Amino acid sequence: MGDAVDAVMDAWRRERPDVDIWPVGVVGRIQRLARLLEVEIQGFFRRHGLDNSEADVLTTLRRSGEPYELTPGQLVKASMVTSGAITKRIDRMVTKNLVERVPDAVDRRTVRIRLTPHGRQTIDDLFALHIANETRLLQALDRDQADGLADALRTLLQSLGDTSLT
Amino acid sequence: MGDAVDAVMDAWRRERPDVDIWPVGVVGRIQRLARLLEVEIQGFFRRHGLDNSEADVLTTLRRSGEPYELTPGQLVKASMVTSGAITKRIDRMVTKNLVERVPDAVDRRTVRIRLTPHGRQTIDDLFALHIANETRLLQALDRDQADGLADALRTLLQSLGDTSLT
DNA sequence: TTCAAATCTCTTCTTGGTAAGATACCGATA
DNA sequence: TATCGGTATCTTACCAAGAAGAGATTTGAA
Repeated sequence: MGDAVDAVMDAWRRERPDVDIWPVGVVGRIQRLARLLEVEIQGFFRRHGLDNSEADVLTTLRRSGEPYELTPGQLVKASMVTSGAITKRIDRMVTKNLVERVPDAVDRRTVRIRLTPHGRQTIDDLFALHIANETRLLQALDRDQADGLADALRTLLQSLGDTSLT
Repeated sequence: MGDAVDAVMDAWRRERPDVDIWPVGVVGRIQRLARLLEVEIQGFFRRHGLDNSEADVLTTLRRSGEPYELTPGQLVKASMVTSGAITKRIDRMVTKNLVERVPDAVDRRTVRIRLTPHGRQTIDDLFALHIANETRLLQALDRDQADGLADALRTLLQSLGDTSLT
């Protein structure tokens, strides 16, 4: 028994035997997995009063280290969404007291987005649980399989130029 | 040098050495790859006058075989979006003459969504090019690596219950 | 001084989710 | 056979989020 993508590939082999559809086995699975994982992870954060977009900003700020502040531009690069989307995320998170806007002393075009104590507390409380949840989602792989998978995915990401967050 | 996810993992090891963040190496990469691939594939279809959501419906109908029609409910299951979203996709595609709504003779609750000749022509013209584009995106992997990657992803999908489109 | 580039924000548009609604089918019961 | 309640299926109305692109301000260099 295969997965949903095997069914898709079987259908294509029947309908378009002239085309070798092997890439679907990789691209289709990455897309379906991303969707399923997102739903699961979203559910996790929802149960703790956050959503994915907020968790994304909180984790990015937190792992940047003291003093837990980045510019909107840096958040854009880390998040893969547009600058307008980041502005709105920050607006929402300011009203929830998760982050604050701090004027930059040097360059008045920029703002620094800083974790509030409440934001810091929130993500620090949740982080280990979040990783445990991801571990659960990957249960089906042993450590070697996971490492091999990560290596192949890294190769792909590098080939597509995804080498830096800055 | 590594990829963007390696940078994320290094940051976490510095900030939260108490947590083993190995799952990030898999989950984070799947998410970033899905995003990058989606942008690329979207660009491909845009250049040919379609978008991803339309291509999704067209390919699903096409690979279902003669007479190239499915119910909205079947499209929902194949697409991983909600029924409301499918209704709107179909509305848009009807105005573009890509599909048509055909009443079901047996069950009047359902509608059959059928490829128009123009829709059939469109996807048949584009399919081989689309696969060639995906092949290009996976250039960095040789065939054995791609097979191994697909196997690991299948294992994950199956463990998450993604075994059927119906 | 002046002008191009950088940076963030704002406005508009598109898309999808959610939840309720409308219609049709089905099965049990009298 | 007729009807009633439950279920299935699609559509609609409203809302939230992001994309696209213009706009405002500031910087920096010729």
